Amino acid sequence: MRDDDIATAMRALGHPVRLNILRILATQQQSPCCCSDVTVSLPLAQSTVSQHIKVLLDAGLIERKSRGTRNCYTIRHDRLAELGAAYTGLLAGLTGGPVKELEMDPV
Amino acid sequence: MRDDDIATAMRALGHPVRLNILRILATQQQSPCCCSDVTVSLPLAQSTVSQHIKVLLDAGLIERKSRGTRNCYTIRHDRLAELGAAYTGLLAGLTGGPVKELEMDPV
DNA sequence: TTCTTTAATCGGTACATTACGATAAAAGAA
DNA sequence: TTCTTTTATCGTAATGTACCGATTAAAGAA
Repeated sequence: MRDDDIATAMRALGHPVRLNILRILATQQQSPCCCSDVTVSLPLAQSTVSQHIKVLLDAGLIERKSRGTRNCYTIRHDRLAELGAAYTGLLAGLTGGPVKELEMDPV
Repeated sequence: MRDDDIATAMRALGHPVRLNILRILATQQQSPCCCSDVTVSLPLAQSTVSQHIKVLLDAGLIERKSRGTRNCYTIRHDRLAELGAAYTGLLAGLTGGPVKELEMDPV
């Protein structure tokens, strides 16, 4: 996972509403969960929720499946696990100490 | 760890430059590492680096120690580990399914 | 004291994010 | 066909972020 991808995913998780959206998607895992299902659980406008969903989508943390007239979203556990592994790797590099080969991604 | 704190920490890690700053701090763990030490390793102005450091500081991911005329920064591994635990807890809640009862530790 | 070093902060610019209501497009029902 | 539902997107305003150069304040050296 490149630094840019880690940063993008971290930023996607860097808003309380989006953490809650993930939790809402998780609770309705049996039945397909669409944007309106998420919206009724949050004190936000539909357009705002849709925007937050897009951030999670662009970060690759959730997946969209068109089902009839609605779009259903599911959590991408594989990507969340990947991010966890990347974070663990980051920590390992930081605790390592003396010499750590750091390759700077082009900023 | 509250959602707001998780989000703040995630956002602090949500920029490639700040990931590199953590790595730079880690490589110079023996000798105290100050702002100028970080700046020479990055293609950014001192004021910009200072700003990024402040974000990490406000998120509680690094610590400042005034040493003479310079401010030395060290990684707060405890807080990084806390964030990792919070992330693990988040994942557990998401994979759980219907209703997730979080935290059950009798203190 | 004055001079230098270090780093936070200020002022400014450009762009991104978050929120909203309103609109448009797509799919199913009538 | 028309009507409804659903949701992405548009337009907009307020706020936040990222970067810079310039300035200020603090500490040490001369």
